[in-house]
Amino acid sequence: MTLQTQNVFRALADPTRRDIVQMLANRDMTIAQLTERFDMTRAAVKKHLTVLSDGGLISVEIRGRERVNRLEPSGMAPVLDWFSYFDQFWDDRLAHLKAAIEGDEK
Amino acid sequence: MTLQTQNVFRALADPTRRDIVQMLANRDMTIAQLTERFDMTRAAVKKHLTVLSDGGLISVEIRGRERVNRLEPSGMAPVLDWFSYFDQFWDDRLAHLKAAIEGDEK
DNA sequence: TTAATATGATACCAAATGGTACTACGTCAA
DNA sequence: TTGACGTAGTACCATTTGGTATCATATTAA
Repeated sequence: MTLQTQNVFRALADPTRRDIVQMLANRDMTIAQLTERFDMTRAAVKKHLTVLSDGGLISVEIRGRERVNRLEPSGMAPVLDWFSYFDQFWDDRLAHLKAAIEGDEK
Repeated sequence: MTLQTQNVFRALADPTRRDIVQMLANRDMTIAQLTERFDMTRAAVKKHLTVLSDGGLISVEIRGRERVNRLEPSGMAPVLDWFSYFDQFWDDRLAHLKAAIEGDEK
């Protein structure tokens, strides 16, 4: 397992961070704008953004004194890759079910 | 966000638990069998199994004095549902996984 | 220049987390 | 019946985590 995979799973484990990800899916936002939406201090939001950045889920564009946070959906790839491990498992289960049904028809 | 969604994300946030999930994808296993594969005590593995159970990712079949842990792939549905929010950002990889897992539900 | 704005960074705290050790209890086999 | 086996449960510990408060720095506007 790569460190990056762990960082992404960890980043998505917190409900506040998942909310941030969904908000950034709609539009880029600064820390101050994000903080308006939550009942916590800007420092707390900043910490969450750091974890999301470590997970490669967001990037930051410096615009004057503002830092615009942008979603990087490609950062979610490690999670989807991990889930793809179960493709064969699910296919096998479905194949067994199919075989059982067909065997029952005879 | 549902409590169940949080429980699944939390369950998958730990690398040991993700390893357990992958092992159980290959075959059902008891706690003792799982513990052989890790460098930690049975009590620690048991705690991880409790978290996985809370997330609906495994079920337990009592067989005599043994407890056989079985993967419940349908428990991953909340995660795939959450990811489907980002359809606009990526291709149909997710749709494929989601169709497979939902087909596995009873 | 000066003051307000937007953010970064650090120290600190309570609670959650991942782990161990130890004990207890039901089940199987001799 | 007795003892080994497989597991559950609890107390306890160190570290991580999510949060606040506070101060520092850079940029914009008057």
